[in-house]
Amino acid sequence: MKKDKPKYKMIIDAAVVVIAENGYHHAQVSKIAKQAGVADGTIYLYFKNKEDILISLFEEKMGQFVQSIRTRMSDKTDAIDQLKILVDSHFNMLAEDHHLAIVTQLELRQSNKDIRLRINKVLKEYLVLVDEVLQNGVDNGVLSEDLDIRLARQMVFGTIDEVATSWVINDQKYSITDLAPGVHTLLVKGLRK
Amino acid sequence: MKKDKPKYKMIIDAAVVVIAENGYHHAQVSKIAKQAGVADGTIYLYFKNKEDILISLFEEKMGQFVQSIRTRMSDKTDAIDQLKILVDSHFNMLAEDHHLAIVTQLELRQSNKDIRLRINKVLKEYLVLVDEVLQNGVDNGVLSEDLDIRLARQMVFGTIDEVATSWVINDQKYSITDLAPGVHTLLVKGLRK
Amino acid sequence: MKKDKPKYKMIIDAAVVVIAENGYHHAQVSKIAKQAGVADGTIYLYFKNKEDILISLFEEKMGQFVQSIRTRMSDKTDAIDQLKILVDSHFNMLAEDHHLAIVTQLELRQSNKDIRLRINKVLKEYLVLVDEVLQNGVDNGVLSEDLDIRLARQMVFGTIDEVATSWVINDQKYSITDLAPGVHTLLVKGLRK
Amino acid sequence: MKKDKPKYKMIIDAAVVVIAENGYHHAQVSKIAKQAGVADGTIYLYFKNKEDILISLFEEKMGQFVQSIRTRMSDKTDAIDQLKILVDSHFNMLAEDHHLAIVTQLELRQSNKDIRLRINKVLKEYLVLVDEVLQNGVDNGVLSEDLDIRLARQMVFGTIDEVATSWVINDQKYSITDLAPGVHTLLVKGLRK
DNA sequence: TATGAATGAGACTTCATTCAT
DNA sequence: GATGAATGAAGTCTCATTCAT
Repeated sequence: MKKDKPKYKMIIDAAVVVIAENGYHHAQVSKIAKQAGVADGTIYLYFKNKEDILISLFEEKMGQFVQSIRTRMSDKTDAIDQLKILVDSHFNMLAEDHHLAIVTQLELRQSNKDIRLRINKVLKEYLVLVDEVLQNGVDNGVLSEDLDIRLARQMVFGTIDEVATSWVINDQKYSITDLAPGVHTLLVKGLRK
Repeated sequence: MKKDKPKYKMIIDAAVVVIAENGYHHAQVSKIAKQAGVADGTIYLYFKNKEDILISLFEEKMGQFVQSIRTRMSDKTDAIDQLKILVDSHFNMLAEDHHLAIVTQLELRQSNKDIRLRINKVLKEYLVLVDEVLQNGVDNGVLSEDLDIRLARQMVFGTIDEVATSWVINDQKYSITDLAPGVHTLLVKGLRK
Repeated sequence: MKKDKPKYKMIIDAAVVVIAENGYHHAQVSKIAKQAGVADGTIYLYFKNKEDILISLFEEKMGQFVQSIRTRMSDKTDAIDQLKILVDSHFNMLAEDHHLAIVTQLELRQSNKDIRLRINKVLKEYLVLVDEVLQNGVDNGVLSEDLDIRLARQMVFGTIDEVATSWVINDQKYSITDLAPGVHTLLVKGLRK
Repeated sequence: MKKDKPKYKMIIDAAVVVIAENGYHHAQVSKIAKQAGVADGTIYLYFKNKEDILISLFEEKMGQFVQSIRTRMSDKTDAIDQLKILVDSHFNMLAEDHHLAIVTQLELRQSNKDIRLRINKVLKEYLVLVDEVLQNGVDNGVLSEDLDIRLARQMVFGTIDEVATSWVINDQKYSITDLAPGVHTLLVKGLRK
């Protein structure tokens, strides 16, 4: 499996750094290769093309992110608590890797429609997780019984994403993790019974 | 004033159509010129360069949008009512021009940093408007007195934007204007005292 | 006759100023028109095309220059004296119109081969004049009887032109007219019997 | 070192041919690439941009020219002899490569100010060499003790350059090398004590 | 596996010239 | 005669991808 070879991860990590530091449109394959310490051609032994690097990057980073949230949620049954873990985890992930934060919140959004559609597929897992939490809340009578799950999920994700993007645009000047309680409170108030 | 000449608007409208139909990266100046029914060179009598078309497009469309919301809000004093107008107007604007919806929600976000910075300046006016509404609500005791205006604004804008983007990504299959009441209710519940 | 109409001369003078101040490659027809105080299209009522402006410019300025030297030479019979007038006049002409000096010594030389060939035709009158002076000197025994007139003319013109060009390149910092006696002495020594 | 790779020289030689045959303004990069037998993009592996080709062309050809004159002069101490080598070498170089003669005497002079400034830097080495020869002549009492070195150098260079340019304009119809003795004699007579 | 030199398609912009008014 | 808005051809350079070594 190519994904397990060390160079696969090296190239993805190099891509994160190069995109974060140079911006999406100046992240040439040759720069990523140089950062990864391999030849340009080597990239193509591990990735089909440049798009494939970006999509893999997102899959790799986002995939493990959803997994880790699920794990941390596993001992909570209350939707409110689960939502807290969700917000905390999301902000923590961004705070832990500033380069990745820039890449996911700003740079990757400049990619073309095709890539964004593929990225959205990965994102879907995250949105499904949000839906599950919300449905759980409704089922257990914690959240409004007449909650429109889809709208509610768009509020949850839209809010978290907008808070995150603003934080990155403002050069990550303040602590985003400190904002988690406030965001959680605000969301819960809107969703609660 | 160039902005008042008919060709200025013709070119901007042509740009909206071409970008929506071909995607940002395949919207060549020559295509825009053809769509507008003018020669390539004519574009440059009205715009400094290609970037200038995109920025002007956003300024032209978004600028009048903020103005029109302010006008429609003018006889409302209640923040809840004002928020209703905001959500309604935002969704209406997108629903009225499907091409424009694609351009603002998807395509223009692929532009480079310079353009996005200029676009953000225009967007700022919108965010200031949201802040004013929220502050008004707090001052008049309609909204939570301990509301964090910045977070609240990010929830309002993040939610509206996410709902809009999802609608566009799903090919505008359903009526976005029908979602306005639900979104408004959800937001107000989270913000209210 | 178009050449006698005031706008004809206005456009040529405007061209000299615009080329001197902006450089040959940035001297657009529209700039020349603006400087001349006429519309772009008006240029084409007096000149066939842009090349025609440049060639006419040279003809106009250089033609009257050769005439004026001939006039001033008319009472001299000695080739040495005539050469003195030639050098003096040439340098004086350049010193009197700094814009014209830049145009003839630097900018017009960037024109393409076709224009330069046409310019050379005008220049030929000047070279014929030099030839006449030299031939006169040889005939009257003032200059070497075995002088190769063509080579001698190339030395005379080449030297004067190089001195002039160096002066312009050095921003006309020093007085070029002060150099006339030295140049004359140097040339005469090489040519004299 | 890029300059030592075969393609570097191939591209420069191709540029000489293309510029000589098509003229400066019709020497597109694609033509040069085709003549050199490489892809357009390959040009940019060896040169920063089109200007860089032209400047490198001049540096490469002119640089080695000054070196070769210095070498050939090394066993001469008499300024008169040195001047003979200078004139001979200069004309020989032009006679040996008709394409290069066209490029240096006519086409490269159409380049814009930036390129000409860079070219002049290379030319300066040549002028310094002339100055050294002249100063040597004055110091050793061979040339006039009151010689204005700058004027004298301008005469030497201006004459050689004008003879060369005339020869190229006249389609190199006659032998320029045959003119060397006459030019040398003429110059020396003007400079000698 | 790994390399990296070579490829070549594709688009923005300028500006001389025209022509309807 | 005079205007000036409109035209449209044409060329440099980038960078993802390949393939001989």
